[in-house]
Amino acid sequence: MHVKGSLDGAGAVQSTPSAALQARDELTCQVRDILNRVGDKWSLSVVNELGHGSRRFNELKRAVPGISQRMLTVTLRVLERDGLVSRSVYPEVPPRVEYTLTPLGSTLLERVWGLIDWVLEHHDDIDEARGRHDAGRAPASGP
Amino acid sequence: MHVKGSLDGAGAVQSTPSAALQARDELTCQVRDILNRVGDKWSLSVVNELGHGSRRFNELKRAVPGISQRMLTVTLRVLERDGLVSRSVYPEVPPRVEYTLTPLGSTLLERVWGLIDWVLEHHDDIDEARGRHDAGRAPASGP
DNA sequence: CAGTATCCAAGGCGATACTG
DNA sequence: CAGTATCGCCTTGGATACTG
Repeated sequence: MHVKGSLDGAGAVQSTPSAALQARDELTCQVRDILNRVGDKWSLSVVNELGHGSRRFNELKRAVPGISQRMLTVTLRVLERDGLVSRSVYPEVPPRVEYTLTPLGSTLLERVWGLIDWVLEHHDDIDEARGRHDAGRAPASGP
Repeated sequence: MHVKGSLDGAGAVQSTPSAALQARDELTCQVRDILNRVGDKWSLSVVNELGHGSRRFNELKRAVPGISQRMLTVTLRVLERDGLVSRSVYPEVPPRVEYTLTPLGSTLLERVWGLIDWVLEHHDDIDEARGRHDAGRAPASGP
């Protein structure tokens, strides 16, 4: 079910214009909120890795090259807070902690794949556009 | 066409493992790059507004409450560089500049709507999860 | 009208060191 | 193993002033 115009309140309730505007702003914030969650430097890599099954802390650290211990912790805490990832502690020694994608997290990952498909289909176009722009707007047919 | 495992190189070429890892990292970067583009503070609002037709600079500024002149300029320049938005200058006085979503930008907006739908469907779940987390992990049935 | 230039504050993130 | 704590750089973005 698509709700194409919803971001600016088209098709929304017919109360005062300011109420419609406020609803738009709220929705915009929610959407941007989620986009930032999934668009920040590490969440996507972590969620994607967890998309293949449960992982321990250091497994994730190895699977996501370049991530710092601090950022892995922070990223996992945020994902856990939002209910996208669950954390299970097994009180053994040495301690074992497993992170797992929740059903909610899986549904989000599904949607993100839609964007991944788009990137695969169009990142050539973007590269080309950037090249043209950076080269001083030379048209495609130019010298 | 979905390519679910592609972010970590599953189903990719069977060269050296390091080559597969490198390809994974590259794809991850590209995807995160696009997600950041669309997930930053203002791009989504601007793109969505342009989804309804061409707009002039100050029309956009009014249509996106709270955006500063600087950030509108920066956002539009980045979107233009990526070929998602086109800029047309009409050398009149007073000067007139129109911004329009390109076909490429429209296809991206389509995919973003997929995420918007997800947000509409699940932001209650996220709010609930946050509430539980912030309240000290009280279970759903507990007092 | 449609920008550009400059300054400044807040937050993101990496590096490093320490702990149960 | 699985973190927490602290420091400090760098980027992001708002406010303000100036321009063609």
